[in-house]
This record gives sequence, structure tokens and C-alpha cells, in this order.
Amino acid sequence: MPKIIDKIQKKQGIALSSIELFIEKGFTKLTVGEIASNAKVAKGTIYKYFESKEDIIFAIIEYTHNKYDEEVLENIKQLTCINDKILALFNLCISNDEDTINDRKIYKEFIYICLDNPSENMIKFLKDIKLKYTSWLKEILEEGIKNKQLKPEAINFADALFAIGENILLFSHINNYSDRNMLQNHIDSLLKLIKIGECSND
Amino acid sequence: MPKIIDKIQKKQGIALSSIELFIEKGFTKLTVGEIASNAKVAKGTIYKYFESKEDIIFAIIEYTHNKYDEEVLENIKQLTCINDKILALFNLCISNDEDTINDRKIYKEFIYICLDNPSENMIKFLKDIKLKYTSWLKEILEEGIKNKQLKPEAINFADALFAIGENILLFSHINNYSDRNMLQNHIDSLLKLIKIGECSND
Amino acid sequence: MPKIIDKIQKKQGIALSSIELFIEKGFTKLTVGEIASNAKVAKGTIYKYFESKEDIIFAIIEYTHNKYDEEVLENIKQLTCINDKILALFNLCISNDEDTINDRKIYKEFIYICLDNPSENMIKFLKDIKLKYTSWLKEILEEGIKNKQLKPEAINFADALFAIGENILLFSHINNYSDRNMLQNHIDSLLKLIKIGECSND
Amino acid sequence: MPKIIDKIQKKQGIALSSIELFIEKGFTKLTVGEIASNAKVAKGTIYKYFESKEDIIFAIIEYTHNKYDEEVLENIKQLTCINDKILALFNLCISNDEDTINDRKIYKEFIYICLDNPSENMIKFLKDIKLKYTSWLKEILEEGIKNKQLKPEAINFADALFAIGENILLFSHINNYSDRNMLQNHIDSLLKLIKIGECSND
DNA sequence: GATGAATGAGTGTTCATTCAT
DNA sequence: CATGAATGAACACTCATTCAT
Repeated sequence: MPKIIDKIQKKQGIALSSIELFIEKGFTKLTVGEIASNAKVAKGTIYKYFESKEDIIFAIIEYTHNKYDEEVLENIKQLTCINDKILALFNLCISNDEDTINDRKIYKEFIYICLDNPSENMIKFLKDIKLKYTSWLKEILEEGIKNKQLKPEAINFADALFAIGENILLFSHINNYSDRNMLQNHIDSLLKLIKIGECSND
Repeated sequence: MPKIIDKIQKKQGIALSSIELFIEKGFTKLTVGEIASNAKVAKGTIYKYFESKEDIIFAIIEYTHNKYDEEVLENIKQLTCINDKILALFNLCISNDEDTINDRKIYKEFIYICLDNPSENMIKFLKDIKLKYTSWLKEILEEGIKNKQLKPEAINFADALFAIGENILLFSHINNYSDRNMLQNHIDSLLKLIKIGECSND
Repeated sequence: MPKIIDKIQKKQGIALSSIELFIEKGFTKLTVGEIASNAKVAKGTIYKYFESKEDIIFAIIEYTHNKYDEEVLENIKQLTCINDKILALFNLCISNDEDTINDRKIYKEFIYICLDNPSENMIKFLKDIKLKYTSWLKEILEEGIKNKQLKPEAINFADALFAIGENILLFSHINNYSDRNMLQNHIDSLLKLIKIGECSND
Repeated sequence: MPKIIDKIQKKQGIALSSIELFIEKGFTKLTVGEIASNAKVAKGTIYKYFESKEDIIFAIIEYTHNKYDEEVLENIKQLTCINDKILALFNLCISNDEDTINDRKIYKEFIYICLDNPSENMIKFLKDIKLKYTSWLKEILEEGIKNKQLKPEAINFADALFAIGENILLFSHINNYSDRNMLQNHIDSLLKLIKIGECSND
């Protein structure tokens, strides 16, 4: 079924070609016309592959985020220290290398759309991201618990850590840098509490 | 002699009359024309009192939030248990009474605007809210520390708690209810860790 | 395959269809909406072909003036007498046939726009018209000089003659008729002075 | 009847206070609100003294032009050479001292308004200016004729000279400087022709 | 006479989406 | 399959003028 593969590829091609433009202008200011001319197809063609402007943007978001997530997972695997693993997990919220900043911009735009008028797809994707990251986080924490590095309660903090990370990410353009330290500090403080042998209450 | 008008009151009157409309339609879909006819003034009159559509919306946000904050502070004062105080502080993120849901909607719209193209005023207001709430949180925690109810480390979790609360608030329309429990659970878990005499590590 | 459209022709079609409307209402009172509905296209379509309202109006001005100029040149060629040639050149300022009155109205609107806030294009066009007409005038005068009908000094009056003509045109709606005679009188008087053998100073 | 005098004075006061503003912004961009606040009166007060925005502007124009004309006449009287007198008459079109540039700006705005939608008053004023200046010009020329400096035909060029001057004035902001020389050249050329004893035709 | 609050008509421009070819 | 011409609803903001006090 080469036709279908072609179609998927073309769809992705259109979406991918607009990534830079999307990072540069954001959802609101990026027009379908720009996407079309940038992808070197006609405006009408866009609507053969996508249902709406949101749909195009969502394809970009989906692609870049999935790609990013793979990298993150790869990085985590190569680390052994719990602390490092957690920081690697929150790389998107913390790192200032150019690519990450761009990925952050994309994620922020995604949240922006989700706050306004998210489609079913978007809501699902939003939830999946959350689930994915908290699962990974729980795996890391569970490993620590198994190794007796962490107290069993540690597992309860996965959701909260994700929430903190997402929040920091969202306001990174407003609270430059300072909040990223906040995340680090929080992780540190939390780890101190949930690490075995470091409880200050004895 | 001309009609003497309390400009401040009229300005507030216009803003207040639009609160419901704003909650219903959100920033993007609410038009200045609607605001004007709803307030029973001419469109031009709006611009005697406000500089822009953003300005009107911001007045609504400012008013409702400040009013809400006062109530929160009042409520906190009447409570004695640390746990309750913290939950009262996060009432906006948790409660499901109609008024709070509306206030939450307004706060979410505020964040929505801040994610896109915030004015100086809005950024300042955003930061002030954060400062206000984390200060209150720290006061509560410090009191607990002074009373030997909390470990000194407790103070380190103020910012993170705020971030969690804000995050839950933001996605409350998507993750109905479940996340609110998350906040409660997190607070519980955290309190267990930072409460004196409840460290599980002995 | 898409509808193939001669964009240049359509653009001109839109502009041309608005000529009467433009003559009737003038720049300020003519709205883009009127232009669109008059041309039987949607408002948005207008902006596919023109950058702005000014742009549409300028297209009208450009077209009508260029067309008019061709006719003038044609007329001049068919005349032999210097006096007649000059009068033919100033036909726009003098003639009272309906078409010329309309062309004059258009030229006046053009100047009106130029007095307020002219674009680069408009200034260029304004200068080109001046250059075109004074060149033609100089050709006529030079021919007269070569034929020994005019004194060599005659050439010096080209710019001034253009200025007089333009000025009369501009105020024709105020100084009905009388000024046109002024132009004729001036040309007569001037020709008397610059014609060889008619110097009264002997 | 002091009341009436007061009224006239107040009216003039309002108009005069806005001269600079008018020069700076021009008719279109100057608002009645600005005029009012600049004159330190209420907007409503403006309409006690003036019928419309045009009316205010016209008062400014009338005042400044009459004042300017007096100065011109004074200057002319102090000169003896015909050439100088004519140049003094056209000072508004030629001079580049700051005050004259401002007066020119005002005159241009006046013409701008006259091209669009002139009131009876404005048309009358426009005609009066023309009449005034061509009368003065004729007086100068007649004196020259009487003194045998000019040929009798000289008198025929008064209207044309005024037209040239006005035209140059109108486009001075577009054709910087070059046209002013044109006026001078034209006057020179014309004077040569109409001066007795300088006819090149013998 | 003075005020200034209120008016509201008026307008250029954008852009996601459709559909005839 | 692709095109791109056409659509037309949507919208914030201005400002000369009025008139109740």
C-alpha cells in the first residue's frame, strides 16, 4: 500500500517543514498560507492532509515531542545516579541548549492551545505525555526504593514533580532562569527527605 | 456644570458587569462590542476608561483575584491546623463550588494571555500573585516550624507547592477532579515527611 | 487544475470598475467595501490584488492618467500650429467635455492624496507626470525655435507653463472657467513675447 | 459691548494657541480634543466658539495668513527694484527661514482642505488671497510700466505669476528647493522679455 | 457660559477554509 | 490528486460632535 505510506510521509513532510517557522512565530502568528508556501504546496493541499490549522500544529508538536522523549529516555538509561536521572527527565524544563529551548517553545505553544480550545486528540496527547513522564519517574523512584536508596513514600511524589516541571516550563519566558533553580532545589530538598539515612528527624 | 462622574467607580462598573461574559466566552471570543452593550455604554465610552481590550480584561482579572485573595486570607486566619491552612490556601485549585470554578476560569484566562503576549502590567501581576501566595505559604510553614510541628526543611517546599497548585488549576478543565486529589495527596505525603515525629526512617 | 486567472487583467478589472465610483465620491469617502461590491468580488479578494486602499486608488489614477496622456500625445501630433499644440497639451486643464472633467477630478484627487501622505510610488508618479509634460512642452517649443517662430528664450517657460496648468486644474472646481481663460490669456501673452517678429519693443 | 469683544478675543485665543500644534500635525492628524486641552478649555467650549473642526483650523489659517500678508506688504514698500519687489511678494514660496516654512505649511494645509470640501468661507478666503496678491503684483508691474521699465504687456502676467508661486508652494515638500529656483528663473526670464530695452528681437 | 461624559457610526485589513477546475 | 482564487465574517479602535448638568 504505497499510496498510504506516501500520504503519511507527505503529511509529515508538510508538518516538519514548518517546525522552524512555528518556533519563530508561535501558533497565533503563524498562518496557513505561510505553512503552505513554506512546504511548497498549495493552501488547498494542506487541507487534504490536515483538518485544520490546529491539526497541522498538532502534528508538529506530536512529532517533535515524541522525538524529544526518545532522546530523554535514552539519556536516562545511560545514567545511574537517581539524582541525575531525575534531572535528565526534566531536561526540557531546565536545559538551555538551543534545541531544548526550541522544544520548550513548542511545548508551551501546545499548552497555550490546550488552555483555549483543545481537540480530543490534543487532550489525549497531553494526558499521554503526563502519563509517560510520571511512569518514567515512578520507575526511577521504584528502582531507588528497591535499592534501599529511597524511602517507600518517594513514589508518592512523581505526579507533583511532573507538575512542578511543567509549571516551570510554562513560565520560563517570564521567570528567566530563577525558577529552574527552584526545580533543582526542590528535587534536592525532596530527595534529602526521601533518601534513606538522611532523615533529619532522629 | 458637567455631570460629575466617579471615574474609578464607573471604570469598575464596566469591568464588573463583564465578569460573567468573560467567564462564559473567554478572552479571545469576548468582543469589545459585547462588553460595551453589556455594560450599557457605547463602544467609545469603553475607551474613555480603558486603553484596550486587554486593559478591560486585566481589570476584571485584577479585581476578581484581589477579592478572592482577601477571602482566602480571611479563611486561613480562622483555621488552626497546618494541613487545613494549606488546603485553604489552595482553595482556588481544589474547590468545586460555583464561584471558585468561575474564579479559576478567570485565572486560567489570565495565564492564557500571559502565555501569549503579556503586558508589563500582567507580568507584574503574575509575579505578585506568586509572591503573595508563596509568602503566605511560608508564614504557615514557619509557624509550624516554630511550633515544632514541622521540620525546618519544610520551608523549602513553598515554591514547589505553589507551582503544583497553579499547574493543577491550569488543567482542571481537562483532568477533572483527579488532579485535585493529587494535590491533596502530595500535601499529605509531604506533610508526613516534614512533620516531626512522623519520619518513617527509624 | 485550478482556475487560471490573468491576475493583471483581474487587478485592472477591479480598478477600472471603480473609476466612476472614485470620481463620484473621491478618495476619502470611497470605502473598500464599496469598491469590492461594485467590482462584484469579496472584500478579501481586493486584498489579493492590492496592498491597500491607496494602492487601488493609485491603480485607477495610473491607468486613467496614462490613457489620457496617450490621447493627448496623439492629439498634439495631429496639430501643426504651436499655439494649438500648447493648448492641446493643456487640454486637461481647459476642456469641459465630460470625460476630461472626470479625468481632472481624478488628477485632483491624486494631488489631494499627495498633499497629505503620499507613498513613494505616488511621489514618483507625480514627478514623472511633470517630467513627461514639460518634456513634451519643450519639444514643442524647440520645434518653434528651430522654425524661427519662437525666440530661443521660449524654452525657459516650459516649467512655468506646466505649473500654471496644474494650478488651474487644481482650482477649477472653485474658479469655474475664469482661470481657464487665464491660461489661454497667459499663453497668448507669452507667445506674443516669445514669437519672433512680434516683439512690441521697437 | 465688552462681552462681544471678549468672545472674539477668546475665540482668537483658542485658535492661536493651536498654531504650533497645527503646524506640527496638520489638519487630519490634529484632533479637537488636542486643540481643547492645548487651549485649556473643555471640548464643549470649543463648539461654543467654532462650528466645526474646519472652522477652528480656518481661524488659524485666516489669522496667520493675514498677519503674514501685512509683513509682506511692509517689506515690499521698503524695496525699490521691481525684481526685488516681486521676489518679496513670493517670499512665502521661496524663503526658507523657519517662520516662513511654518506659514507655508499652514497655507498648504489650507489648500488641502480646499481641495476636499471647502466651506463658503474658505472659498471666499482663497479667492481673496489670490485677488490680494495679484493686485499687489499688478501695482508693482504698473509702476514699472509707468516708469518705462516694463512693457505694457507686463500687466498680463500677474495671474500667471501667482499661479506659479502657489504651485511651487504646494509641492515644496516634494520637490525640495529645485522648484524655487524655477520661480526665480521664470521671473528672470519673464522680466527680460517684458523689460524695455531688453527685447532680444531686433 | 462652561463642562466633559457619552456617543456610535465608520473602516481597513486578516486569514482559515472551501471548492470549482 | 492538486491547485489557488475566492470568500466574508470578524474586530478593535477613533473622534467630531452633542447635550445634560
